[in-house]
Amino acid sequence: MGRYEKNHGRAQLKHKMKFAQVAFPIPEDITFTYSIPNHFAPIAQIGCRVLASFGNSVREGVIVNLRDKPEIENLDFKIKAITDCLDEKPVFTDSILKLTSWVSKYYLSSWGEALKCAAPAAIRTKQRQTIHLVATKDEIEELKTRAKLQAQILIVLSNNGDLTINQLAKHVKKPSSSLRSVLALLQKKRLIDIHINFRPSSQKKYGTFATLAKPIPEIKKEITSTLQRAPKQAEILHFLISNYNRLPISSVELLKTTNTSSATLQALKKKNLVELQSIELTRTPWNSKHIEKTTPLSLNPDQTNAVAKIHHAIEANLSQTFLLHGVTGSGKTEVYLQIIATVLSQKKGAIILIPEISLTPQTISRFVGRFGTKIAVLHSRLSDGERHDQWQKVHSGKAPIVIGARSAIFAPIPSLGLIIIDEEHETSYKQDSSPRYHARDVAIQRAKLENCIVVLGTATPSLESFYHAEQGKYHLISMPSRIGNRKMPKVEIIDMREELKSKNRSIFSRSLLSGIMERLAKNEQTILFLNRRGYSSYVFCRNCGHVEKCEVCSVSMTYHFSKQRMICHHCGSEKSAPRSCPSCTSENIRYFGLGTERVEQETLRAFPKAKVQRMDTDSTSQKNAHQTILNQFKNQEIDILVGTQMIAKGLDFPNVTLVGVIIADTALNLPDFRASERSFNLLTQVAGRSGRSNLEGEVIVQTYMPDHYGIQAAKNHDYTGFYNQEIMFREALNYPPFNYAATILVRGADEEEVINTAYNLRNALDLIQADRFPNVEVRGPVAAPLSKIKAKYRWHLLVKCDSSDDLRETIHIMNQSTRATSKTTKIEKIVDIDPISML
DNA sequence: AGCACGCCGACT
DNA sequence: GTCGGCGTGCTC
Repeated sequence: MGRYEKNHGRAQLKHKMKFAQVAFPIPEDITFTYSIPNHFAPIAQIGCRVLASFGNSVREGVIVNLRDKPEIENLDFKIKAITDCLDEKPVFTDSILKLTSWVSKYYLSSWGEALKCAAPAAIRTKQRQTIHLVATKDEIEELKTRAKLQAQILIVLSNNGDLTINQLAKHVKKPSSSLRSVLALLQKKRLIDIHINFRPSSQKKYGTFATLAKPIPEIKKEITSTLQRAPKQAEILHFLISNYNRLPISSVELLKTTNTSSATLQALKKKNLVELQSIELTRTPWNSKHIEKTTPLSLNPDQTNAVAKIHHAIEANLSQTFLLHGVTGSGKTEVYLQIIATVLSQKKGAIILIPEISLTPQTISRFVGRFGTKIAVLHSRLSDGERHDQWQKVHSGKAPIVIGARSAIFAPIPSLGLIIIDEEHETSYKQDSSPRYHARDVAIQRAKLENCIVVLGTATPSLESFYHAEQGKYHLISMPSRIGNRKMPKVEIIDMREELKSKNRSIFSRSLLSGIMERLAKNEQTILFLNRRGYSSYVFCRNCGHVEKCEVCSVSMTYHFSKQRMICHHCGSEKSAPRSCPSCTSENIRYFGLGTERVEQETLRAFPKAKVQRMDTDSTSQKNAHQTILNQFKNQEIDILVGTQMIAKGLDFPNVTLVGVIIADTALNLPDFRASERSFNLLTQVAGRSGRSNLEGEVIVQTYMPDHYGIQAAKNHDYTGFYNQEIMFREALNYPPFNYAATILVRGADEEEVINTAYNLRNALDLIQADRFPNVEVRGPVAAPLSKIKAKYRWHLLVKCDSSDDLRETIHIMNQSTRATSKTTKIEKIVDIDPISML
């Protein structure tokens, strides 16, 4: 008896039902328990994506935990089984699961949402609904008289078989959105079925590759005998023979270089001289043909020191954060390249984050030139197919180096040794939708989890990072000199008030004019920078004071000359440019404030013979415009480049010897505690575009606030001076990095409801503060500086605290206690931990 | 997030 | 009398 029972028991144990806890991308941070059918048991591991019936649809989620029995004993619901397991091998590694879990807790989102961020869209499945006819002919006939659309849909289905909603919409000539309710009705009446199919959002790509089907001597014999009168075929064979060591060769390349057609190749296949095979391709988002291989450059003493320090930390397997503070042109990239090489030699991988705006082919080629196929690139402009392939390349371990924008911080590198955050201070590292994470802070967390090195590189460290370095939390490495001992450009500050006094009403100061003139004479190039697009930033009636404002946003509209229209830079809405005041019909209406379009025009007027090009989002909307302009500039087909932020960062053109900042104080007066920091950063970055070769550089900064410490520090290339001044203000006003902050934005179409909700949140916070967290300080609510965007009013609160945990706990409790109130009234509540913008 | 359930106004 | 608007609450 015992024996049988024992065996039976063992067998049961082996096939014992397993349960999975699944996280879905929903706002609530909870997991759901599903049973795992036996046939999925071997592959349904932690980190696999699964499909499971959730609510009333089948949705994609991630297994975050396995257990032998459901967590809860007294179930008041039936546990469902997983519908499908999408991965044979988990796509989320243990460390990515831990990291995303941390992200969800720190930024108060759900685990599912954080996981969704970590997996690029291209490896996710796409849902496709197909509509299947169930109704009989009689039922359709019966409907014809009273429900025409319903009958029409059923008839279309009976004629065409199963269709997707979009296909159906085309047949009945209605927008697919309008069909949803009708289809739901038909489904309810059981006249149709709606099937949900899942398919991967991108397919594998295959290419044809050719090899020789016979040994070379035999082929050669063939060429001289049977192929005498088939020169094209012989040519292909010759090519294959001379490239024997890299066979199989892509048929595309083969046909292109031999200038033959596929028919010729097919003929060779028929004669059994060439063998064609289909091989899975990895789509490469860069053109490797134009990338030159580079070798490590010799380093200057600063660089040597930086590499040595980081190298040592890597060798010693430490987990440390370095702040690499190197002035513009100090050669940070070469340092990156050499420490990546160190990590590679340790059989480990690296992630390099670069701001989206700087992820240009030039940047990528610098890394590809050194490390070739070991690199994968991940950013938003990849096609689905490219992203899929790049991600697989990382996941499979074929690419130990990842270059990418913010979300690449979640790249599944099997053994991570190094994370580099280039331009650490850049605001684009903060995601502006949930989870609102900062890639730099996620990187530091990831480094803790995976015991690796973080290098934050920048010419203008964020106040937080430099403070942490001062406090000893990060290791500071300075590179105060430019490579080749080039001088920092000379910066001249021009007080535009003085220009006015001297009756100069032009947008150019006399210095800037003569500076440009000099460069034109010497055939050197000039960059003119202004951080605002368009022609005039506002239109004002001198008679009644009316300002043209956007109807759905609280901002004045910008006049765009090329379109001859007024455009709102926040919502993109347009209207015609007024000739007379829309309010009082007076013709005394004036266009004020300037943007890049105006600068371009004034430049052309002042220098009619110069080749001037403007570069901003308006002039680079076409697909390759960005690249084309930069190439022209590089080839010196452009004398003067006028542009916004876009030209402030990372560009490296040796012939640029003058940078003119048209107005430096546009961002200086914004109601944001980081306004000075941002202006200083921007000025320093722009100034860094000048004098990057042996030619000495000059920068002319025009301003109405010449005495502002941000501008003065930029003039003297004095980061420390700026930091010391700014950090004092932060401390006095108790702003980060001296404590932790969060903003809560309340947004909605009804201003009164927005205000009410905001005050309710304040009350809730006050209660929690009084009850548990005396160290929490709540400010507001007040109308946000941008008080209305896209017809939604915006009010916000600021919460500060000396403890990050207490701050987040306070808001977490507030979220729970006020959940109902905010969801009822279409009022959105957006919590931003460690906000970077207060607008 | 989606999606259904449920309760109140304008209509064949 | 019903259709359908949106507020409310749940999803293993």
